[in-house]
Amino acid sequence: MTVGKVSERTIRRLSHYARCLRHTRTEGKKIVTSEYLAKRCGISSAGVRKDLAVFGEFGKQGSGYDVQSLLANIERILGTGKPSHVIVIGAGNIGHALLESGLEGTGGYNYSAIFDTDPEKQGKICAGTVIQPMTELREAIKELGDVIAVIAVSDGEGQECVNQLVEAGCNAILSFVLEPLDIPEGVELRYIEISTELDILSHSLMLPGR
Amino acid sequence: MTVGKVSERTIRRLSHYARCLRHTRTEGKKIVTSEYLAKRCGISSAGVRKDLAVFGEFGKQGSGYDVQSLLANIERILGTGKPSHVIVIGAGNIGHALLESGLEGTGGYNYSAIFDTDPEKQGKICAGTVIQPMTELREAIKELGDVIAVIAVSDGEGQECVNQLVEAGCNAILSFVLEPLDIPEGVELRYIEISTELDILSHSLMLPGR
DNA sequence: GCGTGTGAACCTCTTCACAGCG
DNA sequence: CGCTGTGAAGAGGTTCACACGC
Repeated sequence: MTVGKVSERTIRRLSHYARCLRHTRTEGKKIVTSEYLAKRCGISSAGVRKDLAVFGEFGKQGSGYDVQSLLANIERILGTGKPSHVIVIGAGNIGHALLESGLEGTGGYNYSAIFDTDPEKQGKICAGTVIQPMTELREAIKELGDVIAVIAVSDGEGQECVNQLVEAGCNAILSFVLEPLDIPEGVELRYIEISTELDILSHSLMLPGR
Repeated sequence: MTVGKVSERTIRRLSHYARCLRHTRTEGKKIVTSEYLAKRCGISSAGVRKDLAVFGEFGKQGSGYDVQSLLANIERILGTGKPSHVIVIGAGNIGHALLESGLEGTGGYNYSAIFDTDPEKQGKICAGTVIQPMTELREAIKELGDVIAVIAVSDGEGQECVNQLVEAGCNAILSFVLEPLDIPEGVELRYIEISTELDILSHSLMLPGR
């Protein structure tokens, strides 16, 4: 076990293991092997063991990993398990769909609030939640504690939106906006890039032999 | 220049360069350097040059890359530029939001059709497009040619949905469904995993010094 | 015997540094 | 002189193979 800096890839796979373990738990299975997790997550068993070994020794030699306790450990590492707040900025199509879809079975996330710059929308209800003006951001974050913000605003509004979030004390952002966004040190920003995923798929259709 | 098998990471970055170049073009800029693309895409200039060198020599030494011709080359490599058809399976929240959002400025993609298993929804209009029954899949794909399918169906319906897509001749799928999906050789499948992105952000909030 | 945890080999990707061309 | 294209060095991640504990 060597807790230095951990790669994003390892963390991403931990998320997959967690998802798999939650599903396995519902099947009543109590113990799993690294081989089992590997098959279901599409990697090698050695990879699974290496990922887990970074954080500790969670397995029992000869048998495998206890589903419940391994899941608890992974959730502790990811900071999930306990309910966590996700807020949405932008009550357009995507924002609305996210709130409607919810975050069931994800490790305790919940959409806790939604904001929009458009005064027309403010005060209206979106999926059972009142759409708040951006001026309420700071207060909401103070109340909720650590939050992850998902931004789903129009192209061109991304940077201003990020600025307000950072200003209000948010330091984890997931963006559906594709503009390159500037963030200060210490703030984490990730993108959901549907068009890039399409490009990768498109390229695969170009390959020889089709 | 060495066209062997190209890594997904390189293709993903080509997608970023293309997006950046489209934006640059609208600013009237005709020539860019690897350093310029690097800054805007958050990598090193050597990385940019290496990525491009895989496919040819697109630059002019001493000046840089011609925006229009580099973009054309990248779009040719990705198979974008010419209009391409994207179909959506599942007219729920996400499917609806995707169609409403459209795919403007992405390299020529268009949502060309939407399907749903629910007879209640079939025949209704979603963002200006008639919701079709799954039985129309084969015919639609035959008509459209190569398509990329985005699946946004309920949990538990993913595999059946994929089966029908593959059966109908689709071999590029982007899934919002998180179940592990089985696909035959030759079919490309990718996932959009919002909850995993949240997990990665959540983990970053756990790191020391916050 | 079985499956974990782990050093070592292997492979891939990134960064460096510079020759060479415009 | 400036910037590309590229071999060489370096860093990082994955696979292999096996000792060890249950």
